[in-house]
Amino acid sequence: MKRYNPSEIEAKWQQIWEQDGTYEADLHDTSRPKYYGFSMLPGITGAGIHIGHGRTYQFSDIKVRAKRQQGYNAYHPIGWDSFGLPVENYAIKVGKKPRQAHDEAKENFIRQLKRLGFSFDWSKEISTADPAYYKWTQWIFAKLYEHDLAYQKEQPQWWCETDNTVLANEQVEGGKCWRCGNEVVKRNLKQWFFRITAYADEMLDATDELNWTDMVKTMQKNWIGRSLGAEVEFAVEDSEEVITVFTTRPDTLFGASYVALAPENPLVQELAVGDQREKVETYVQAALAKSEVERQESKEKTGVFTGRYAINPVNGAKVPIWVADYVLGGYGTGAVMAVPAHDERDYEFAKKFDLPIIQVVEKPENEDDAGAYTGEGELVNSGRFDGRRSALAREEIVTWLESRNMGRSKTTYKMRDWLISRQRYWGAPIPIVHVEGREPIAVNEKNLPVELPDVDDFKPKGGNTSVLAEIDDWVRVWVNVETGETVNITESKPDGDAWVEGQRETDTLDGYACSSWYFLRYIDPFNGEQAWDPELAKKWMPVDYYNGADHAVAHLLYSRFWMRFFYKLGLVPTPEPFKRMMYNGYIMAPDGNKMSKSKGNVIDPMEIMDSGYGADSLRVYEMFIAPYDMDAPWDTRGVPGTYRFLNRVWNLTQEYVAAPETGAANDAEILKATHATIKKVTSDIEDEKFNTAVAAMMELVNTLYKLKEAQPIVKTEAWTFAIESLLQILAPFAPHITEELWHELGHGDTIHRDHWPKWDESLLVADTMTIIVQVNGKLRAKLELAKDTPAEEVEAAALVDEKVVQFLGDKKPAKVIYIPGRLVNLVLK
RNA sequence: GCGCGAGUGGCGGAAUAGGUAGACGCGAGGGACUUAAAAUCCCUUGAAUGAAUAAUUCGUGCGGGUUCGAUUCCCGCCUUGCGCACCA
Repeated sequence: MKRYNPSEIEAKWQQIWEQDGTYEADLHDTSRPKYYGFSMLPGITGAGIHIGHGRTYQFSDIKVRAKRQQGYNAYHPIGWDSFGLPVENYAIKVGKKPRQAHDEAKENFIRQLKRLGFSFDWSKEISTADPAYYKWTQWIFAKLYEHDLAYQKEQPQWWCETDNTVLANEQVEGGKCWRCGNEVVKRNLKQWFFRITAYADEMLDATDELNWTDMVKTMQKNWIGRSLGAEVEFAVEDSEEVITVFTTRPDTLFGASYVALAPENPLVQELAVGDQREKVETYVQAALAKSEVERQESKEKTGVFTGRYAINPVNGAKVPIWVADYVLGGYGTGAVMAVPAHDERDYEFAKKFDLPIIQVVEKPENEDDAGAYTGEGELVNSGRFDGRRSALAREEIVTWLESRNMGRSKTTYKMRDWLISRQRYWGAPIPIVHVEGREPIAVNEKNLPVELPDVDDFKPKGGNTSVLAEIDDWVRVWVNVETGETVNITESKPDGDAWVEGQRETDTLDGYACSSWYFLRYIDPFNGEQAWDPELAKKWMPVDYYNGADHAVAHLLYSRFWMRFFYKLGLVPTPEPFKRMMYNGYIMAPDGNKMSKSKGNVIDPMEIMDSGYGADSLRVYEMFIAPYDMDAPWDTRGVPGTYRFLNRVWNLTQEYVAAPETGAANDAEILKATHATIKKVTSDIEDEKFNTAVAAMMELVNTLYKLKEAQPIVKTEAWTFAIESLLQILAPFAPHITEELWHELGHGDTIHRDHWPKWDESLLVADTMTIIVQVNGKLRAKLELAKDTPAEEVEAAALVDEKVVQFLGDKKPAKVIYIPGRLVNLVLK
């Protein structure tokens, strides 16, 4: 009997699959339903993949493999997130140019991914740093600019002094840079933005409908952070100035006892007067000098009175104007009306600085008196609004303000526009030419891509520009101010008044921009005429299944935003890119921590595979270890377990191959177990319950072993069906061993296309039922009865059961509960 | 602080329209085969009492509640993971 030797058969089949194009999808084939699934494209940073990454790609691999076997035109693409900070930093670390560093590291990635046996369509591989790809990233930029969704703005931006670049809000995590983890600072810079806030409402409203991991949906919603409220204008006493505040509680307006401005608010400088002026300036200086992290670390309220007063529009009350750093410059209007009685922060502030606390909403009686009451209730001390419910009064007060032009309802978002320019070399150049005295000019499509020039020293110098600014020949360019066409400055100037000398934008696009549309390029990867063919998009979009373990906010928001934009242009058939998006859990190191190279606790999949277990055992264990979305610690002893399981499958099949052609076998039981397992595994894969799918297959194998002990294997139809079905449902998990055994059974084609077993529901219906008999809710007996036994007979049978009688004694049950087909509960008083 | 999860044997985890708790695997113990070991196969394995593979009791983070019956539903806590965090 042949022994299971993974390293031999895995290498063999990987080579054959590649030769035969087993996993290549015909993107133009319309004869079958499509299935489009993949995991987030890998970013290459040199370390190679660890056990957790491998698992991430396996989820989509299994989903797509199953569909491919079920007859779908299934596409599992692969590509590289090649542009951006991570790759550039990696290049700096290894002392090579980014493209070279990337390409070399990529070889290692490819070797690892291939070794794991993923069913990627390698013939359609893409890279975001390929000019044929970023040409279209630039084209999208130009389209956004044309539709006023890309713009330049000067304002204080997050800046990382380690990575020498600005960062988007989404890339600042707790005041620290997403790449290097160092604290970020603010720099005042003119930067490019995408107007993602224009889609805030649409995206928020659509989020609930998405069939995504709930956690990710929640994170998206929180990030967008919609607040319904109002803007209210407070006139400044003895001044023309007006302070506009944003509030979600206009119903508490009568309780406003001061107005607070953020230190960044420009009005602060104008309002501070007299002997307060110096104090205010000192305070503002100190606040602005502090890093954002420092400002947030201490919740202790600080502030300074400006010496000026504002007028509450509802009652004409004179309230002091303060400067306080708990008011954020970048949110709302940078000014708030403070209602200490009904806002915890205002309450703390008022307590500290001894400002009035005016209650305007009745508290419920059981509410304890300390602190601010932030709930709803009847209004008091609120003039003509007294007695109204706070929730209703919100609208009424806003209406009242609107009629006097002193306020209006307003929706505010936490999400800001997406900052996409980077002062770094390794990215797609922003396709813009600047000409003195004109709006920025988008480079004409026919001159795209604006290629990233090769430079010797690409490392950032810390200034406000990328190193591209130093390449004079590249920056200076002839541009047609009407068409956006460009000609290299070293050529002679074209004829015509529209041609002038301009200067290229020297910032590059954030890597996130490049990865915000790759799922569309996958479906038309070699198109030289357009970014993708809208007809193909109609066929392939949306993505049926998308998996990731990172980028729960930024990447997904950006992709959704762009997709909605493309939808409006008629380039894609749906506004949402990902029909189903799942966020898988992490595999933790055996020490319970996240795997990381610095901790030295990384498990290398290659080592496990090369130690003789092979890819299939590793793959099966990766699925078996834990449910999809839960973190689980790696246990090195798990792989031998799944290896044993695959060995049992191997040996069982070998026995079948050697078995006699004729004879008797326990066919009915074999068929029943097999059909039940097919059903279970098929639906488990559909529901992404891969761990229980593996368990079900193990159970089937255990059952078949028991059956063959009782009666040796014969090549009956039942045994043939059992063995072939087992291999087919196991194939997405363990593609190599199943392919090998499939061929050993005499099949000439691959198991991985168009082979999925069907189950017969009628075989699964039992003709008897097991009735659980409980006495006072505790299991006391089991009855095996005919399926359609009437209720009275079931109850009667329960009452005379030997064990039940023991428990009942001479008492009669006070109550008998019968759940048809399941259980009888006899209740004693 | 707020939001979203999760807490079940020695370990990873099964099972929730409320109805046999602990599937499957790891680990552990025992046995078969073998000169021996590995591999393989078979059996046992939640805890307590018990000679028992007789029986009973306890048992799904803690405290209550609803119910004939709660791992599942409700209320109040504790622990822990992730995200956000002075967002007015």
